[in-house]
Amino acid sequence: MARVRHDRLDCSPGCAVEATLQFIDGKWKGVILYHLLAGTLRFNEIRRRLPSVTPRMLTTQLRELEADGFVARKVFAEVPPKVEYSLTERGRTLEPVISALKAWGDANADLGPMRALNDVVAA
Amino acid sequence: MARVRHDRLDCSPGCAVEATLQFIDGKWKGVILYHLLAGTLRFNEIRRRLPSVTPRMLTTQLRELEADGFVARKVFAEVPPKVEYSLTERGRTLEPVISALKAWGDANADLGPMRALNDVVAA
DNA sequence: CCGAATCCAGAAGGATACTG
DNA sequence: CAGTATCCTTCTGGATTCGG
Repeated sequence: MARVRHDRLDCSPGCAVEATLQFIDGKWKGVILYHLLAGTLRFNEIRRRLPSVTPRMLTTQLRELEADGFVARKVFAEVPPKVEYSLTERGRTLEPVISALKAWGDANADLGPMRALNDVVAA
Repeated sequence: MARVRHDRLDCSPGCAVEATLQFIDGKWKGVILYHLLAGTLRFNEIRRRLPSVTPRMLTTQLRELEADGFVARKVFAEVPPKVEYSLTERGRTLEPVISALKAWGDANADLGPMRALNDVVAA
């Protein structure tokens, strides 16, 4: 998790806002949750959706999401190994939050895809 | 801003989620935005609502919010000095996001107010 | 009253290489 | 395939002090 985990009870009532942020903060948490909303994914399937994430970072982020009870990790005793990640009940309660974040990002695409498009056009 | 500002165009389409998070991330941004949704506030009025924020941090967070176009800063040429902070048009577009964060935090009050209440009861 | 300036510890995040 | 292990860089955020 970003910063120190769950140690801020000193704000109120806006505290709830920060409390929620504590969970989805972390460089890749938001995107991971977003992709898992679409369904169960394996480790490398998530990796493919996050082009520049390192295995180390992906592991830590997933472990934190697991520790917070948002993500379930299922290991299959097979060769080659297989691990599936999916949202828990609790994880799914974040859907409105992720949706709101996604919606705003799309509506205010003053960076990202739009910028990239302009660059291409300008080139 | 938290982390490196606005330099991640390498995820998609979940990118929008992270893009939004970039703006509201930062230790106090969420709460500040939340309180400003209720109306214009002066520097020390915000401070009073964030018991443990240092002036330095409050300043930097406000400056970033200002740079991102969410907050307007109005200086009055008076003695003693007076500075008012309010949301811009753009800042108000974040309302659904903040509301979603607040709603989840309230509904999942497994930390914060609820914990405090339990402690009191148990004592 | 509203900051700015300086200094600093610690955490988050990245590169790279290796393993059951 | 799904991670570990190690090392290292960066940046946030806090303490403190001073100024208009």
